[in-house]
Amino acid sequence: MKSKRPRSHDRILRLLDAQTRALSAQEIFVALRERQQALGLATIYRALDALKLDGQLQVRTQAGESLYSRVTQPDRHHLTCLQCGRSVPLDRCPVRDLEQQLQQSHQFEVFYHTLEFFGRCKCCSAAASQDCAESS
Amino acid sequence: MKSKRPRSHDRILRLLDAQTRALSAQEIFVALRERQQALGLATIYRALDALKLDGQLQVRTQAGESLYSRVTQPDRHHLTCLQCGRSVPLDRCPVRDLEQQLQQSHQFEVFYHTLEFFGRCKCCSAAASQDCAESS
DNA sequence: GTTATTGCAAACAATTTGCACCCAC
DNA sequence: GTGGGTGCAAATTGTTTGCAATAAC
Repeated sequence: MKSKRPRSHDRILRLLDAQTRALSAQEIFVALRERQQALGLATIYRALDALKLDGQLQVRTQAGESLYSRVTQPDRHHLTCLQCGRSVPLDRCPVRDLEQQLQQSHQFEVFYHTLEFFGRCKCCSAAASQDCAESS
Repeated sequence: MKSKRPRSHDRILRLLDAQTRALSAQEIFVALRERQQALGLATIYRALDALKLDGQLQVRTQAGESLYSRVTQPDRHHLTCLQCGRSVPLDRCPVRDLEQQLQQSHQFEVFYHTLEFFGRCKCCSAAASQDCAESS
């Protein structure tokens, strides 16, 4: 048996598998088109929604748009500067243990979690942010 | 000296201070109008943005809209069901300590953090979600 | 042939922006 | 009167929906 899922699901999952960072729906749209696997935006949103419901994708919201990544490649946690918007990924996840407990205590099947710290980076704290207001 | 900040900031901060949960911009709009302190939506968004940058408000994104609350009343963390959308607040914050370390190690001034767990609640896991697809 | 999937375009909703007005200093 | 703060309406942007065309079985 090959795949039972719709073509859109396959294309998106394969694309995200090859990714090291989370992508927005629009980025997925462009990336698929470049791969000669173009899908309509509506289809992409529908597929993302289904895959998310299915626990296969995780979502993080940044600057008004949703970023999707595979649950098998847990998105790292970030320190996000409210001023310049730059975000630094962390390497260690401090809540993996807690996640276990929660599954028990709340009888809640945890697919993934998000953890993000917001504040001001060294650069923005020091200066008035001039020299750091651009990069992502 | 009374207040140096614009009227909008005061009204919004006072409103949020009296709140036990995070509000969306639209909810703030309605609530202020009921208090005879109406502000235009644009003004509200501008004020929220400034207060956020200032580290006085924290933001959590849920179902496509931003929810704002005061940093002095830390928003609790949640277990959010991807299927029915219902979210259960947790009582304990497991990363307060980590936050301290990060401030040191990354020289990053942390204003607040968000932590959220996504998955499927008992109800939705059991049934096909019929009897639980409504409440928030 | 019937059903699920897709694309397009229109609809939506949250948020942002342009600009004129207004109020405080 | 000058400048920040505000409101309104228009514009933008991410996302969703209706529906007809298409592909899968």
